[in-house]
Formats: sequence, C-alpha cells, structure tokens
Amino acid sequence: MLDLKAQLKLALENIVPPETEVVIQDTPADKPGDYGSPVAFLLAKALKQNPAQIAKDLAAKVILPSGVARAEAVGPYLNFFVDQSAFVQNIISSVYTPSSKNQKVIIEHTSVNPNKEWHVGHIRGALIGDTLGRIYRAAGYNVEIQNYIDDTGRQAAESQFAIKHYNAVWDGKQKYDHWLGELYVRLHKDFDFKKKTPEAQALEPAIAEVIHALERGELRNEIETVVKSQLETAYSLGIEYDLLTWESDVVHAGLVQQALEIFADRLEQPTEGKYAGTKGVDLSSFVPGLEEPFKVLVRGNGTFVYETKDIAYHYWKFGLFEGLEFSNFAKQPSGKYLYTSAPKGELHPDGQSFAHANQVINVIDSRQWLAQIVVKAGLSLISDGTYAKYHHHLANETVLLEGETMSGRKGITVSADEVIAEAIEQALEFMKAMIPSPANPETLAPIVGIGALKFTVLKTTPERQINFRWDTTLSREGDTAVKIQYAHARARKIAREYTAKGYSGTPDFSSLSELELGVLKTVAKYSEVLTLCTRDKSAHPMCAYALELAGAFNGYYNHKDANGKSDTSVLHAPEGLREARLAVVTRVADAIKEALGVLGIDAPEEM
RNA sequence: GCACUUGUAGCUCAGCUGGAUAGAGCGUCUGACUACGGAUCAGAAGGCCAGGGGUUCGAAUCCCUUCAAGUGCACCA
Repeated sequence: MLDLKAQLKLALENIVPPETEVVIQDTPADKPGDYGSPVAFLLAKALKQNPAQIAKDLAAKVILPSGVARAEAVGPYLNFFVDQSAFVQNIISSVYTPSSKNQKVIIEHTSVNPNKEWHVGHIRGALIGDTLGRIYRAAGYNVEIQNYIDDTGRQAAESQFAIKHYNAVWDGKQKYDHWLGELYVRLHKDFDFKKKTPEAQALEPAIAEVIHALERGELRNEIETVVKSQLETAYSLGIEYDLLTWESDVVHAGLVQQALEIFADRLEQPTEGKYAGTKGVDLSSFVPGLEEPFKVLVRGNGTFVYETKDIAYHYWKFGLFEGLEFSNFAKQPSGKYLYTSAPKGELHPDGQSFAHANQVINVIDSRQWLAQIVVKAGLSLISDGTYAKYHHHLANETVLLEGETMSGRKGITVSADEVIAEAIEQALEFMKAMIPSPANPETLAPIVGIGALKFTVLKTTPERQINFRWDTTLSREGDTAVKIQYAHARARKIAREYTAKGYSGTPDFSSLSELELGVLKTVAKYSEVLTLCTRDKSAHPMCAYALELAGAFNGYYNHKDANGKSDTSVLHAPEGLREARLAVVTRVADAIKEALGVLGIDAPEEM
C-alpha cells in the first residue's frame, strides 16, 4: 500500500494504448480526490476526443487496486479516492522495506588532501557523500564508502617538507591536522610557488625529494597521523567509511600497469607536434570545443599523470582486476571497522570484500569536472564503453565564506572543527536560555547543533554554490532540523503520556477523519522520495520531505474546529478514537525518525 | 574564446524525465484552546519564474538566443 501510486499507474497502463506515459500525482489540496492523472490529455489528440470525455471513459473502465474506493473524472483529470479506513490501517501497519537491488554502489567522498585540517567546504562534500550512502542503503543497494588518500601529491609533500624546513615538532596539544595546516600556510606565506620566485624555486629539489619519499611509502606513518586526525572530524559529524584507498598503494600494487595492458593500444600516440612521444585520449567527443582536446595520460618519459592513476583506480572499482591488498585500519565510533589499502595486507581481511561495483558515484567538487571527464573517457575506452555510463560525478559546488572564495593555501578558511564546536555551543546556549535547567544538555546539544548544521548544508541542491555565514548556517529557526526533531519529540511525548496514564483500548479506525488521512498520505510518500533521491543522486528531497512530515504533524497537532477548539487531541479523545489517533501519531513519529535517520540526523525522544 | 553550473517573492531556497491557481523559511502585518510540549500552528501581504524567441492542447520545467554571476580549460596533483 505504500506504493499505491505505482499500483494506480499500472491499473491505468492496462487500459490505455501501449507506450502511453501515465503520470500519477497528488491532487491539489482544494480539488476532489486523493491522487490524479492527466493522462486523458495525452490520449485526446490520438483519439480526437475531448479529454474530459476520455477521463470519464477511463473512470468507468479502470480496474481499481484494493485500497482505492472509486475513480472520477474531474474535468479532464482522472482522480482517485482512496478507501480511507483501509488506507489508514495499511499505512499504520506497514513499514517500508526495500527490495534488494543486488547492486553494489561505490561512493567515493571526502578525499581531502592529507596535509591540513578540513574546512567548511569539505564538510559539504563529505555530508553529501555520507547521506547519499545512507539513501542508497535505505533503498536496498549494497553500498561501499571509499575515501581516497592522495598521499603522493604535491600538497602532502609540501606539508611534510614544511615540517623539516621549519624544524617543527608537534607538541601533542593542538589537533595534529591543524598544526600541520598552519605549517602549510606558513610555507606559502614565506614562499610564492605560484609566481616561481627564485627563493621558492630553490626549494623545488627538496620538495621533489619528499614526493619521491612519499612514492616509496617511506612517510606512511606521517601521513597516517594526518589521516587519523582528519577522521576525528568526520566522526564528530557521524561520518564513517568502509575503505581508505591510498594513491601510493594504487601505484605500487601495479594497478596502473594492469590498466595500461587493457587500454594502452586504444590510446592515441602522437608522432609529431608538442605531444610527440606521449600517449593519451581525445576528449572532443566528451567536451566539444575544447581548445586542446588531447589529454596526455602517459608522459614522454613514460611516467603517468594523476588522471591515469585515477583511471586505473576506477578500473579496479569496477572489478576489472584485483591487486590491492587491505588491512584493518581502525575501529570507528559505531563499532564498525574501517579498512585501508596496504602495501602488505590481504585480499579479504576479516572476510571483507571490496570493489566490484555496478555503479560508481564520486562526490567531488565541480572544479574537478574535467578530471572526472578524463576518468569517464578512460572508462569509455574499454569493453563496449558501458562502464562510462555507470560512473557518475556528483559535482557539488563550492562553499563561500561570508561571500568570499576560500583558500586553504592562503589560510582563508574556517575549519570544520571550529564550526562543529560552535554549532554545539550555540545549541547549548539556546537550550539553557529556553529551559532554565534542561534535562541532559550535554547529550542533546550535539544532536541539535550538528543536526542543524547538517540539515542546512544538505537541504540545498548540490549544484548550487552556498555561502557559509556564522549567523545563518547554524540557525535553528524556520526550516531547520530542530523543527523536525521537535515534532518527533512531541509525538513521542504523547505516547509516553498514554502509557503513564494507564490507558488501553482497541483502536477504532473508522472514527478517524480527513485530518489523519492527510497526515498519513504524507507518510506514504516515503518510498517515492527515496526513489527521487537515488534518481537525482541528492539528499535535498529527503530534507524537504522531513520538513513536510513535521509540518503535517504540527498542523494536525494544532488543528482547531470552527469554534477554535482543539479537535485532534489524542489523550482527551474517547476510547477507540484515542487509540486510533495514538497509532497515527506513533506512525508519524516513526516516519520522521526514519527520514532523519536517512539524513544522518538523530531524533531524540525528548528535548 | 570555449565548456560546465547557477539566475524563481525584499532576503535564503524548493519546484525542472511538461500537466490543475508557482511553494516554503526569514523579514513585515493579524491571530490561536484557560498548552496531550508555544523550539508550534492558522491567516494576510509580497512573483512579467533574468530578457527575448520557439515547440506544445498545456512551459518555471524542453529547444535556440542574449545578459549576469561562479568555475574549469598543464607531459601539476
């Protein structure tokens, strides 16, 4: 019954010409019926008939699925009326359980260079990726979350070089990634690498040596220290991973060589011009009008550019070959283990199995767009090109800081840890101002504060650039997680009171009204919203839905009759109606908790 | 220059595989039972959906075009 609209769609498809696209939508609030379809418009032309007449004919002809009382033409629309009592009981007694999709989705997110602390921009990508993982799991997919560690890159090298250059020693007090980030900023303040000043150029040989050391894996412990420190930030947001994949492992395990064996002969090898001696791909079929459509993958000296490693990594993600070995990296706060690729590990640590994706989603900010096109081009070279179809770059836009572009190099950022601490602190102050002595502020403040932060970041579509502002991003007013958490707590309170008063009785669902039906219709939308989220690969429809649920419940809770008297009280209702309303309220609370859960936001029982 | 993303109420945003009168929050203005929790709710005001053209029975949604903002176009990562 949770998919009543799908059943209505099928019922109509049975009586209209094949290939007619049947749409079932919610009827506007002031129109008769619960669900409706504009399908008559589509048929009007072919049948050369008035759509209103067609709608009437369809209403007479359609075989209604159980739970639907009748069909009626409303002008050119064909509207359906649910059997209220059956609908209510069905929603109350059913829980959404997804069918297994037998599909493995690998979501890569975070992938922050291991040389500094996270800033607010990183929070966005990580939250989008984490939430998308929850959404796909909720929808019945097998999900693997990977965090790529670019441990052989320029940024990692510069920070490690800065430690030596300044003879810096970590005192163990400051969070390690912050300490390292400060050295990185200091290095760039002292030397202008972009302008290639003589002083900066003089450091290049030493930095190159660090890069080589990183490539040989000699600084693995140092990088692990940064990664562990960064993971603390993720954990404080409730974000966990399944696997860390290290770039140096991708290289050492021979993944690039294996990839080359598969696609080398499909690469172009210019024999003249500036690219003579290199190998690469022509991007013109992916991005028309590029000034320079040729992309080098193998340099003239035989070494690989970054994107080549990424292509190899993606061949591996899709299970084209094995090669990476793994080990157990850490126990995460939830108790779930985090694994890592490792130079000397095993193929299946603790029986775990990685890669072999059916679908790959990379949550990487939009500035990496071209690099992701190169990966897609690499995937299109092999097999019949279908792998490229299952590679999705979820290009989230960047986060501005009070309207300004952030820069990790220049230190124009706000650290994620600072934002998280502030979100919790503000929630605590707010709570104390409202309730003189709140019950358990220390546990509640993170739930409310981080919930507000997460919701604010997630409710906007990923492709829109957002602006971080201290005064609005942590807000708990209006369309925020707090309203949703509050609605949930309020509903739970009613159930607790019911028990405390020692009530009992048999629910009489026939005594319920349109009001309860309306609330439960919102509950019934859950699976539809989940599908929308996976289709669009975005969490923001779930945010809107959670708000809609809270709004539906709060509206119901506060509803008044024509005389201005509350007419939806549970506890003051006569036995029978009382139990039926309690069942509705409990079902709504469950739905709110479920929706928030998919967003990674806790729903406290009381607040 | 070329490409990608964005442009909807005073502000921040939904709605975009075309469908019924374009929806929320903030802000402004009115209100709400002698509160099953007022961190709530009901109502009012506020829109040539950036501009122009096209397709369609029907366009915020699709196509073309102009304008504005952001981003990207290395044998860097």
